[in-house]
Amino acid sequence: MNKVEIFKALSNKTRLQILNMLREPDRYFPPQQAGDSAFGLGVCVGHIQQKLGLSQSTVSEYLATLQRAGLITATRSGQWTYYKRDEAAIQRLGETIRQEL
Amino acid sequence: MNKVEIFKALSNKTRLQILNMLREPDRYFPPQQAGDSAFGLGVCVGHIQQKLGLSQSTVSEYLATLQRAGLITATRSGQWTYYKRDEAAIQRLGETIRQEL
DNA sequence: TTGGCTTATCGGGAATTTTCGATATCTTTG
DNA sequence: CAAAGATATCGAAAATTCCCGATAAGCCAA
Repeated sequence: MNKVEIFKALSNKTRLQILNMLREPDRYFPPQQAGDSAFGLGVCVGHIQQKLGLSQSTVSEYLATLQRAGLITATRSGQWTYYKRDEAAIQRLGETIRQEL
Repeated sequence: MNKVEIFKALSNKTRLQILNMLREPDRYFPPQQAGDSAFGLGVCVGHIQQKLGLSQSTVSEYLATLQRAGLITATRSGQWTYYKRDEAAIQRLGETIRQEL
């Protein structure tokens, strides 16, 4: 757990917004393709991009940043990459702040 | 609580180091002047600077950044400014991450 | 009030981040 | 295999952060 990397990832309004939207996919995103019933795998990049209104490259980069920090995970399925929160990692971060920051 | 501001303050190795040293003042710093028995008021800027080996202006700025984020508090006493952790704010941050991030 | 500390603020060069458009890569489909 | 769609990566301009030295401001002692 690289704290500086994690806090850098979190120190951007849009990236916080992504994390927040990923908490309730069915509230923020339209239903997705077949295989992935509901949002079990997460949300695909295109949906996140549409919601944010930023360029595709920027959103892809933001997701990569959050992933490198270990806050979200990526699953490739077909031509889509689905991202979802790593709840355990987020809980650990909260705990770490309370105990070791 | 401005999350982006807080995470920006935390996304720097030196500033994390300051927070960490302020957890155990008597471990990291030499005893201080009269009035402030032990480190009740916190630690003065000069001691923090010496320990870090960075310029006075940089350390002063870092402390201001942490203070603006609400993570530490400042108390002026004579010609010294003592900084100490705001433990309650740090606990709240950990809790916020676990529940609303 | 003058001089000596301690801390804060200013101005700036170097490094990093932000965000984009263009392009490359990967996957599916015809 | 070629075309099309989704995502990743590259290159770059603008904005921000990092960290410094110089200087200002606050406080105390002589």
